[in-house]
Amino acid sequence: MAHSHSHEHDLIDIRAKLRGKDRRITKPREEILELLGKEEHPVTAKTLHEKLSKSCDLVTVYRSLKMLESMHLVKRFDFGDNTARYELICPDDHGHHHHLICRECRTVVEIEECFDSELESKIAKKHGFKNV
Amino acid sequence: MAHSHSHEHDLIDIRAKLRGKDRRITKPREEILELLGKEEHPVTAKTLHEKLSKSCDLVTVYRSLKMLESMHLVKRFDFGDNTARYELICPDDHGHHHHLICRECRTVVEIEECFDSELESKIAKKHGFKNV
DNA sequence: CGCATAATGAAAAAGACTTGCATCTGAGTT
DNA sequence: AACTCAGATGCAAGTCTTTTTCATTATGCG
Repeated sequence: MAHSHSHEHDLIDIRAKLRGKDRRITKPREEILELLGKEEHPVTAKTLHEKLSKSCDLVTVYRSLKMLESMHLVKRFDFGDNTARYELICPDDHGHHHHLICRECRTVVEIEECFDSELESKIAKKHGFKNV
Repeated sequence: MAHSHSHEHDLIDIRAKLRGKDRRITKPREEILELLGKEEHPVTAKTLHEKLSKSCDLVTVYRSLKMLESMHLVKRFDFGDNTARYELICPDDHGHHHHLICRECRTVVEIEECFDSELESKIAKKHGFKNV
């Protein structure tokens, strides 16, 4: 199955990336990555911890997410409710995508359309940012 | 002076809007609006409170900002540091604009360019959102 | 296997924001 | 100008998310 194959491949990539930066592959981290891979939308540390059926401390979830974010393996979102949400970065989505969040109920809709990347580069260059 | 004139005009509008919804114009609110009007970038409640030279309680700043947001007089931003930032909504900016935030130092750059509003409408329509 | 160092858990702390409640005040009414 | 009352405020305490400290455990290289 193409999907599970690419998924495996992703995990191998992730392991390599972690090892390259002196980061260890621990059970909590594996489970977090696996769970994130199944999520449709960005999830909070708390939700993740609950789904992990408490196999590790909530603090570890926070620490792992932060670390994974710094490794650019995970992306952090703020939806306006004072709670960070995280999403796995897939190498095969074209770098990024956008969300629409309902102001009332915080429902999330993922957008396949992409803002003009030319505009993004232009803005980045103009202000001295690297376009990541 | 054109600038101060439009500023005055804004304040009159704001007063009318508040009165219309049974909201009172109090000293803390006046000061908050005045300060917000001078800010270049979105500011936190805490920063605002410090600049207010403690003329009111921090709680009042939180409550005021929340209220002003619900009245669409102020816009809330999340820059990824678990702290809400607020900006005065000016009737003369064309509805909205965007920010670039440095991931390291949280420096903010305001963008004059605007994402294609046609794309925005398209997305909104497709997902059943009203394009506000 | 052994060791250096990264990761974890538990508890406590830090920080942003909210809530309860008594008191005060804006602003419409008389 | 005084009256009235709903809305606003201050203070204290509470909630919730995230971070820090530190002692303990465990990964992964040699």
